[in-house]
Amino acid sequence: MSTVPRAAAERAAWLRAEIERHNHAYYVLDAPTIPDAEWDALFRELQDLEAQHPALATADSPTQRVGGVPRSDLAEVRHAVLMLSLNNALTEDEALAFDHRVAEMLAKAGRGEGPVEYACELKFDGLAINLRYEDGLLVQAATRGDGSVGEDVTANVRTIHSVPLRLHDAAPPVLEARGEVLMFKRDLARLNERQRARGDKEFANPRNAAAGALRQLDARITAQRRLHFFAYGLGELRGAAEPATHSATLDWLAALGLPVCAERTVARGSDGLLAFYRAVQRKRERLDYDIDGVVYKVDARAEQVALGFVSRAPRWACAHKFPPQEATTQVLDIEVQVGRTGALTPVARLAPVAVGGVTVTNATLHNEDEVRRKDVRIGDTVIVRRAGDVIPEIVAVVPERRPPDAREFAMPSRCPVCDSAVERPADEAIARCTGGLVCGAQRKQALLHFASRRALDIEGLGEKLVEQVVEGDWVHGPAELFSLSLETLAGLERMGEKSAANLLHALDKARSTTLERFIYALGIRHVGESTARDLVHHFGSLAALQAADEAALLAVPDVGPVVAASIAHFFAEPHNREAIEQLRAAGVQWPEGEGAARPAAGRLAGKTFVLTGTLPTLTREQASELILAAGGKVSGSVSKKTDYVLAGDEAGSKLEKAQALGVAVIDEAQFRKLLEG
DNA sequence: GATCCTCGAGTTCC
DNA sequence: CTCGAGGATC
Repeated sequence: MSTVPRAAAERAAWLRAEIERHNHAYYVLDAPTIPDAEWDALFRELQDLEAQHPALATADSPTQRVGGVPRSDLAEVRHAVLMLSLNNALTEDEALAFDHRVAEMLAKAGRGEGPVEYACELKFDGLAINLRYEDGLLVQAATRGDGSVGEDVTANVRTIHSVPLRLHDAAPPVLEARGEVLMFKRDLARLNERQRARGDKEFANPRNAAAGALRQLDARITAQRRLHFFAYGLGELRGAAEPATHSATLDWLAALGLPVCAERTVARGSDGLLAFYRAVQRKRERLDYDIDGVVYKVDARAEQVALGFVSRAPRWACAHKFPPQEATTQVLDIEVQVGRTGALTPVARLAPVAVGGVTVTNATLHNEDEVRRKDVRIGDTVIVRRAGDVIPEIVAVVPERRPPDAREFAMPSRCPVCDSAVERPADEAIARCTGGLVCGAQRKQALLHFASRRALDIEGLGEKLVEQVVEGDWVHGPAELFSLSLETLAGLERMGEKSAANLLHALDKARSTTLERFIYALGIRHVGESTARDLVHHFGSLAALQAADEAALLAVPDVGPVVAASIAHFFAEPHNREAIEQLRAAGVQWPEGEGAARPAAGRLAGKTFVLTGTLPTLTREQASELILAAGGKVSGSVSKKTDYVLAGDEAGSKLEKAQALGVAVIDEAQFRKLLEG
């Protein structure tokens, strides 16, 4: 055996220590100490040294995290100490009952007065795992399996950077750490990007991705899917005394170099438990990993022993779960909806299911390609999630539960409402009904758009009412809304005289509007609020806009050939010109001559803002108006060009993006200071 | 021609 | 909120 030069051995040892120190800072403490490139350089140097002198490649070397050869199957591992499951509390009452039971049993066992102390932690939505360290060295990692026998995933777990291959000093001869392997949401996003690029199937959620990665036979694949680990308890322990409380045990594990989640506390009594539960629930969305609840554990070891076990679950611990944000349900049908522009949108009708506190029965599938991509069929069982807190989304189908008679969705070739031909340009994702205003659905949607809050804002004119006046042949275009009589309205379903009078009043109010709103209300394709505003600034009057040809329209900022053609085409249609005349005859009016000149030199001139979250005293609309009045711009998405992100409570992904791009984030108070100068 | 930035449009539930 | 696509920019 060749001897290794002493200098090389020393250099290798130094590199190993250095890399592990940076790894710990990066993966566990979440506080990187050196740039990635420098880390790479250290790592490569160590790899080279070990290649030259194989004797240096020790089992705990950081280079051993990546690699390993494919294995044929996963070996079985018998756990030295059973891996138990926890009892679940699904409601607050059940959580209260847990505390009550514990307090009562402890009182009988002779415990003194006062509320019981609990260690409170997160319940991670990942995979439970047991890490065995002997003399401080990681020797084995195993899944929970059935609790007594699990699978050996040592090679895979070695690739997880936050799992120390060697514990810090003073590790006992045998220590088993229990915890959860999970994938961070941002790492899942990155993984799915790669999957998409390669045309592979995307993972529905971090848990599935983590499970897949951990059970890979080829650890090199695991290494590419960045996993994370949080320790939350002990298995077998030899040669050291267990700390007197669970919270102290966690502190100890952290001191040994194991990652322990910082979102934990010690709470007293049921009030403390529920306060923790609620605090975590509020924070949940902002965490970078999925959790499905919290865990309460009686903190004092002695009290745990006194309480003991019932069958396979400890009496001293309990998981308090959140209402599920994801659920499975069945696709009863896939129907097609017709939008204002004739867009045909497939919508899945679902068997009602509770997700995140509401009952979901519908979920959009956006377009034909999306249906194909997710391969959703009628009769399928699907996973449903409430994305961004509100809108339900079909995440994936459960392929094992597809019935043999599941039907594929086909986009109809004729409009389901008016039977006109359906067209889908080769380069577009959306199929459209060609019926135009002949189509009842498009007529209704056009009226709803006309009456909507950001257009003419006709209060009380909702879906049901539009349905009735269109079906009843009372109204064919927007102008006819203004000639509806009290008698007609009062005769409709669910309309008394009072509601009818209110609606007439609302219509009257809507007659006085602004040119921007009016143009937006017309519902010209590609002309939304923003473009309507640009058009008004440029042309100043409706007459000037109507007279403009395509070339003149192209001179407007942010108007290109497609938008210009759409506008010119709209005003060239005689029935559109007629409709505008009728609206003016019905008394719709706006102050003329405004808008062409605007206060370009406000305090916020040239500044772009993005709003997110709920502000303490202003609504978003009010904040937008203030910004516009001061010469600033409001945009919907954060980019490098954004000057400020005005963030309130419960700010979402935009805040994260702002932080990632280094865009200034301000609150309402700072915003007011900006306004005042 | 590619890439980034916006805007428009569609959607769910209470 | 998310996706698709139009417009601007390099």
